[in-house]
Amino acid sequence: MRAISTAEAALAARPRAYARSTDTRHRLVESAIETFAELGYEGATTRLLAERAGVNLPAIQYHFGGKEGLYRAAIEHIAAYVETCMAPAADRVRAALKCGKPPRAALLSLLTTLLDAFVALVIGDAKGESRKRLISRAEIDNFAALAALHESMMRQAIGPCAALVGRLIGKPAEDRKTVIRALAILGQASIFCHQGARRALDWQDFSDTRVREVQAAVRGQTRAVFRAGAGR
Amino acid sequence: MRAISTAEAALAARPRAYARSTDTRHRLVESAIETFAELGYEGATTRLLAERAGVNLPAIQYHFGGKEGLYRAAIEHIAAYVETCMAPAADRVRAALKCGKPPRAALLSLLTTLLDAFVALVIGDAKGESRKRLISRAEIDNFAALAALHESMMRQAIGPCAALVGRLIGKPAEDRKTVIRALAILGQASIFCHQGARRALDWQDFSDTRVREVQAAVRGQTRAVFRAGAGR
DNA sequence: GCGAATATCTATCGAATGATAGTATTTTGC
DNA sequence: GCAAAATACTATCATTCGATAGATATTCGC
Repeated sequence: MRAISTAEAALAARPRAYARSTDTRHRLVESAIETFAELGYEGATTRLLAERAGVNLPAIQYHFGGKEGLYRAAIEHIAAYVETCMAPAADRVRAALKCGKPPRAALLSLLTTLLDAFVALVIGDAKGESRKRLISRAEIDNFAALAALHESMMRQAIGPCAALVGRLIGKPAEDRKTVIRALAILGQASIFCHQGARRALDWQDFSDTRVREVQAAVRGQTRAVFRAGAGR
Repeated sequence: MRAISTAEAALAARPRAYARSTDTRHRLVESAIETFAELGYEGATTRLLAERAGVNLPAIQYHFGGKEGLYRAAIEHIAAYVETCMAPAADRVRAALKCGKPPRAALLSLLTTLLDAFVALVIGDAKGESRKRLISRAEIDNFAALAALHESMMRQAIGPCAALVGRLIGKPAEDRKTVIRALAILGQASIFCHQGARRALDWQDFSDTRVREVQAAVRGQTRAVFRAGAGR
């Protein structure tokens, strides 16, 4: 959709050792996540981004090579967040599947654990409200900058989920049918980051108890899907 | 997010009887759907919108009161499309639930029919590619203009689905748990309109056979969920 | 502490955007 | 066909955007 800025190389070469500098960059990225999430890429003006971060306008140019560089940094920050949230569950899945064939109950347990983490990620805490909205945007706008985020989601959510579903239905993890069903399973959770879902529930935000309610529903339905080795 | 334009009233009062006028408006709306879907609200410039429609720049101002009016018209066009796609299935659900208590098998049949329509809508034909992308955007940007679309989705998809799920699990359609589970069921389908899902499947577009594959998977899993009156 | 490297700030540029003024053209009622 | 309403077009405005120039202040190696 957008070309990669040529300022990228210049930025990568820039030394970034000073303490004050990292603080400025951090504040800029943190507030950029919220502003981009709220207003979108075009809607978030550099002036607003600078103002909300408490820095001056040229700081964006100086530290990130421009608006797109800041956006990229924000996306990468979120990708790291995704890794943090999903890694424990995803790693456990990988470890369990690497050696031997876990029993069906163990596979289901791993899957529900993974789904719990995924639910918490996509509908999670109020602090992550902006993050998940940016993730949603990332699913639509296909900026080059979003590649990192897509990759994280793939490696930590879709991949492990497909691996488990493949074992449960007796097909390779890469099989088309396996991937489709894994996506459908994850979709149960991902729909809750949409506005429409909140409107339907009349939920303005997601408290901890609400997250747990959704987790329980998704868990229950997923267990039902794979109960008798069936689901068609 | 954005205030309602004051040009709206002036536009509503404008006479629009001439034949050529309706043609211009139609071309403008049709191409605006694609352009807004591709570039977002801010990204789609009025010049590009006019050029792609083969009209001149002030036509947007003249016919729709401005850029936002055109956006609103595009959204309403899609809302009508949603109604067209979902109404047959949704109406059948309403009719069946109005009088008496259909047997479990009938409820499941209605639900899978509704889901088939929903899958076709959100991942549907290449012609509707832009439409569904705009729907996705609508789920994130909460423009006032999107109220019409939200309402259509609620009335034709979420509402009927919740009504069926309520009957299947023996709770009121408005019950929180019912709505959560209905959303999770629909989520199985809605995830496929995201870029991440396509990337995972390595699908650039959705052919008819692919749509049917997804429909079959969603149908199968949904039947499994409600098979034994279970799912927790 | 000195001086070079690094970071911040004020002021401003050129380009692009949405909108409009004013005029020409087309369409419809009669 | 003709007048009047409705629509389309050309040229342009005021604003806002992202980016930069150039000067100043800060930081850290030594």
